[in-house]
Order: sequence, then C-alpha cells, then structure tokens
Amino acid sequence: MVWSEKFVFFGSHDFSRRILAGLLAGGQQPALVISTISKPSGRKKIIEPTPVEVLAKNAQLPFVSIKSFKQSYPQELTQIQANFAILAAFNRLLPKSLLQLFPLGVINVHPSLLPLYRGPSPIQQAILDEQAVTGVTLIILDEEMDHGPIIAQEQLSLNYDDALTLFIRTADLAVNMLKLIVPDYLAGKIKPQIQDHSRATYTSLITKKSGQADFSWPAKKLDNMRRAYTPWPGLWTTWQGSILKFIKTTVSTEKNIKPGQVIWLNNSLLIGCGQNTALQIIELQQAGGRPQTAKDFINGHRSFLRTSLPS
RNA sequence: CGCGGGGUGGAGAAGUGGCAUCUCGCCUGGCUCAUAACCAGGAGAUCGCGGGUUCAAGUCCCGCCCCCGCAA
Repeated sequence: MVWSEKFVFFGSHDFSRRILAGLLAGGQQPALVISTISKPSGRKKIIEPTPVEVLAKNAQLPFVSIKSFKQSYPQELTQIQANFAILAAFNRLLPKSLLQLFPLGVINVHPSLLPLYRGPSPIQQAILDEQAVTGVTLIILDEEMDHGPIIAQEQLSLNYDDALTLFIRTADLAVNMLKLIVPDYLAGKIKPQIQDHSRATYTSLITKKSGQADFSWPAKKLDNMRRAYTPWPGLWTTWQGSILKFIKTTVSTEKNIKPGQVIWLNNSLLIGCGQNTALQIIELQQAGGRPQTAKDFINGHRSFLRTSLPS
C-alpha cells in the first residue's frame, strides 16, 4: 500500500541507500531525494556521488544534492510541498526553518536505542561496549541532535557482529519499522513520546587514529575495536614504517605472551596483549598490499615473528 | 593533473645492468616421537602489458593496464 502523503528522503551514506532501496522495493516513492555533495576525494581527487545519489539516479527519482543549507534551500524542496520527510545518516543538521517545511515533521532513523548512543557512531560504540542488544529508533527531528520525540523503537540482539553486518541488519530492521509505523503515524494513531534526556549518552566522530592498536590493552578490547572499525578505519598498527591492518582477528586462549610480542604457535599467528591475553591474527593487510592470511604473510615476512609491536 | 607503495613459479617475498633466489605449498624417495617435524631429490616463471636504450634489462627510459595505503 502506497503511503497517502508525499515525502522527501534525506540521506548520504550506504546505510541511507539501503533504507531507500528497501522503501522502493516496498513500493514507496519519495517525491524528492536529497543527498550531500562531498568534497573532492578519493585517490584521484574526484567528487564521487554518494550511494544515495547513485540509487536515486538509477531509479530515476527526482534528485538534488546540496552542500549545506546555510545559504538557502534548493527550489525543488520548497516547490514539492511534501507533508513529511524521512532522514537517515544525512550528515547535516537541518535548520528549524527547514524542518518547518514539513507539516508532519521529519522522521529520523537512528541505529540505537535512544536516548542511548546519540551522535555519529552508535553502531560502532555499541560493539566497543560489548552491548548484548542495540536497536533502531524512529524519532521526529527537532533542532538538537537525536533529541526529538520517539515514535517507534525496536531491539536487535548483537552477536559477534562487526559494524558492517550490523549496519546492514539495522537498516533492514529500519525498513520494516518504517513500513509498519509510517501509515499509523500519518493517520495520527501514534503519539510521539519525549525521550528521557537524563539517560542520554553520546558517541563521537571516528577518526583514522581511533583504530590504532595498543597492545598493552587486553585482546578482547582490540578485537572489539577490529569489529567496530570494520571497514573503516580498521584495527591497525605500524610496522617497518607503514600501516599494517588486522582484517580478521579473534581472542586467543594463549597466555604468557609479552604485550606486543609476535609469535607463531600451533599454526596460528599470535600477538601478546595486556592483562596476560593474546590476539590471534587470521587475516591482515599491509599498506600497498591485498589482504592475506596470516600464513601467507609470514611466509614472505619471517622477520615479523620475533618482532615487538607498539604498546 | 593531491601524496605514496606495489604487480617476480600455485601463495607470500628478495633481487639498482652480468647464471632466477628465499619461505610456504606440491611431487618422489628416505627417516620416524618429531611437534611451524626432519633429510635428500624434483616439477613448476614468456619477471603486469607494449615500445626504447644496451654486447647484455626483472633491474635504466617512455607509454599503458591493474591492485593498495595516506588524505577527505
């Protein structure tokens, strides 16, 4: 059943793209899709379209990209006269005057159990904190980040997820929630609930440096980092002057390896960590190289054994 | 034209002008309480592609293709 009201979709990242794809598959067509323009980036310093832009153009949806809303709004946005909007991982705050363009508000998809994990890295932080459950919350945007009243919330149990798989699972859950909730919301059957702001927690922006390993930390923490920071920035250290990424790891049961010490034991590559623990490296990648198994890497780099990594 | 690393037997690496190397894997034989088993022998490479310089090019020069890191 197609929704009764016209809507605009805001999104930039692959998470957004996945949600938009889910909506389209369910027959919902936004009247307009809005995405951001990133700065020139990539190896060739080319401006690359966001995943949302690629999808919108393939689906031949009305599309406009913006740098910011500081100066003005795109004509399309004011002309369309949509009644509500859906926003997921858009990466820009919407000013109040823009929110007011939508009589029924802007529904924001946030991949956490708000008011927990507000901010830019809820998925990653839930993994770092070894949470047993996380979830998706739909809120009506207000002027503060992830602060508006809740219209729906669903839990999702965490297994040994990395951020990539968890992003996919939360996006899929979000699509199902939107399908169910939006019609009721448009019909006025849902009363938004104010968040308990006293319980709010916040996440911060992830940088390349966030993924840097310190082998004085316990193996479990390092393994959490590896999963939380997949695919970017990854868990990494430096060796022989360049970056070495640990693509796939697991916590070893071995003890008594000095923090930072690299050894080969029982056919596996181990690095000693803090609190008498060890991290097993299953797959790794050197700067400039493809990912390779621990064994392949060691065959070509015997000297990696018996070295000591920073801690 | 943002900066940088790389492409060498099946896998991973060394190799700055002079016999194609190392580790792993594979094959054959031997040894047998070794444990990343060991010993001996063996197969397997148009050194990413195209051109050039040279008596001689994996190596130097020019062009192209592909992979990756930084940075955003």
